[in-house]
Amino acid sequence: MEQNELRKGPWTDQEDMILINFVHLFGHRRWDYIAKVSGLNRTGKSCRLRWVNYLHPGLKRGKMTPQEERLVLELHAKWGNRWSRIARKLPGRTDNEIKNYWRTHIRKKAQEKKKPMSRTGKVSFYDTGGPNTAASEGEKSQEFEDEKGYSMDDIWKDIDMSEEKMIKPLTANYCDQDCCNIFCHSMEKDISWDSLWKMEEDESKMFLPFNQSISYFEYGTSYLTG
DNA sequence: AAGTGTCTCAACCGCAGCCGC
DNA sequence: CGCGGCTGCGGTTGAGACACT
Repeated sequence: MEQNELRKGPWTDQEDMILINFVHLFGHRRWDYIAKVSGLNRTGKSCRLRWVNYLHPGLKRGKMTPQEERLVLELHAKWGNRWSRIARKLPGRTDNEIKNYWRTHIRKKAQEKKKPMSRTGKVSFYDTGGPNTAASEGEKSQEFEDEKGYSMDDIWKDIDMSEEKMIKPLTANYCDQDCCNIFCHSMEKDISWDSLWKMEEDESKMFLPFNQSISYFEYGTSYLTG
């Protein structure tokens, strides 16, 4: 009877399914409520994190593209460790993902880059927390453009194009990966996420009994289990 | 093949800001 | 206006995967 004991650690497939279902019903802004009514014994924070970083259907998976990497570099130079803000400029990427990416890939590059720089006494902005401590922004941007021959205009063009490509066939892309059948089905039927979130308004009417929720999700289990 | 080191990424924690009462 | 609850953000951790010896 330890029902009140909060669960921690990795999420199970079943928990994922339950969470998706409840987010579907109540929207993605009422985490505490979802945590309570879902019976997951997780905190609202935990539910939100799981959704945002893993279950959200718009998420891209896999390696960062060179364009994304450049954008991360440029935005980090501009904003510092404002990961969520940076993430908003990279559709399908989460703040957590970018944060991790920065720590691993970029830091690694920084170390490599640092070696020759240490001889010149120049400080790499990779090592900084961003604009406050880094070299002047102009210098950094110039550094990128000189080094890569790739301007921010080019980057934004790429992003615009990739967004166009990405957003429209998103369902297809997403379905190619081990993705959520349910949401793909929803999207195929032109149900946008905005409209799903608006379902919140009718939440009280739409509350499904738990058993019904599960059976609904048996339909789309494969994407979660792989 | 086994042991060890390194890397990756999901998840947790603490804090700050926002909002309703 | 102050308080309490909730959400979101950034930093950190740790388990599992992978690479190397």
